[in-house]
Amino acid sequence: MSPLDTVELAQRVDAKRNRVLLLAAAAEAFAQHGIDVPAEEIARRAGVAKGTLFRHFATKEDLLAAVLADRLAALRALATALAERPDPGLATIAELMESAATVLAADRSFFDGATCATVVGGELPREKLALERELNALLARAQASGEVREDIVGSDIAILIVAATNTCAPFAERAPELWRRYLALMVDGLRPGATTPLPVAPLAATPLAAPPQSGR
Amino acid sequence: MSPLDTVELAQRVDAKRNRVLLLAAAAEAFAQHGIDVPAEEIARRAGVAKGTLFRHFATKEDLLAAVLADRLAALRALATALAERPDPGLATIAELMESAATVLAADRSFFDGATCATVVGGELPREKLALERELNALLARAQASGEVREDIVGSDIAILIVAATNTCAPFAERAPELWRRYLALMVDGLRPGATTPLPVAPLAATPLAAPPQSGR
DNA sequence: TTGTAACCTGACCGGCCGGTCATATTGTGA
DNA sequence: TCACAATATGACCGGCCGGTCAGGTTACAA
Repeated sequence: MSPLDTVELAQRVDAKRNRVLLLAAAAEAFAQHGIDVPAEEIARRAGVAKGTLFRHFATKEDLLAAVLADRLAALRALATALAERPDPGLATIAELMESAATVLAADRSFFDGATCATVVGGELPREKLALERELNALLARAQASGEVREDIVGSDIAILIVAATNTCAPFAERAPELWRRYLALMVDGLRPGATTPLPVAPLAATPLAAPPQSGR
Repeated sequence: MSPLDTVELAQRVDAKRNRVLLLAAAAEAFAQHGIDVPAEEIARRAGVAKGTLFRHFATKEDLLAAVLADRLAALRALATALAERPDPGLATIAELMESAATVLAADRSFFDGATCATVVGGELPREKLALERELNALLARAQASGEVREDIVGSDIAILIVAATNTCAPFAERAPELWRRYLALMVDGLRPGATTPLPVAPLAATPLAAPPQSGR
């Protein structure tokens, strides 16, 4: 009914279907081969021509951003579920980190240099922010239990997960679960007591550059 | 005098000089722009033509391996110096990690995906092994002090350093020293006591594929 | 000084890849 | 059923880059 909806509705059914196919194919291809997988390979997997891909996504990076946004949404759902547990403590944080790391370790699109940090476009920035908020909420509850040091924030958790999985990615063949070793070590670093004061401020949330709606 | 030496000596002086210039230029270029810097850019910085580069290094990757081997040698010297301290403890390990991380954070050639992990060639594998041995020695002394948990080895230290610097590299502009935050957190995880048993074996040292001398 | 092999040069090759566009096809409203 | 606009297609373009090579240059031994 609203103008924005009708814009979407104007899409033909085959176009809508191809968009979905492209997203699925891209998710798979990026996960397996990293962001350098040729655009044509993605189109091939989706069963369409390269031109169709660029009709739906102006840029390969736009496509990647859309895929990453989906992935982050899934991780956010995970955080939300854990935040609803009765009494989250360090074990809950560890569980979150382990689950998230399992996802990242199986998805090369999170590896490959800056990737998620640098890529922007579409829903990605919003999704990042939403995930960070969810992590902050969960972390606050865990800290209230006294089992988690007070001087960390949600983005720290995210960075530690990425640190463990990305660093171990090159050894994935020789030791596919190596990241668990360092994740465990980092979790130990999250305990309160015998704590080195953290020397630098955490990464501040990037405010959304261009608010989607003029209101608010 | 020995045959091997004379092979080296057969090099003309200009060739020797160019090799040095190329290594220096490559070190700088890789550090600034990462491993994707064009070979021609490196040659330009060295003041030679691209053909000369490929005369000295069969492959761009060979050149990278040579540069990385030099870097690792420097890090090894650092570890050796610290291992000679009277009573190394956790503080010494932390100092090593901080110094090494400072080097890595300023050198993009360590970032960029697998890099150091995947690249082989020339002296690199030997240098890796030598560094790991040195780290093991230093770590053993630190563990004897009782300030460092017993279940870690030298390669763990190396991986943690890389984890902190590489993960923070994408944010280098916004927060150039962010890696210090996570390094501190990881050092806290190295303390004994209240320790999660590490769930996976550490990365085993890769035995040298082709021993340089047939003897031994 | 001179002959020569080592060395340097930079134009060139081939492959790859993101993105475009003229043309063919197809869904859809009338 | 028809007409048209939305969509799909894939050949093509331009740029980049690692690596090669024929020919010019230079260090060095004699």
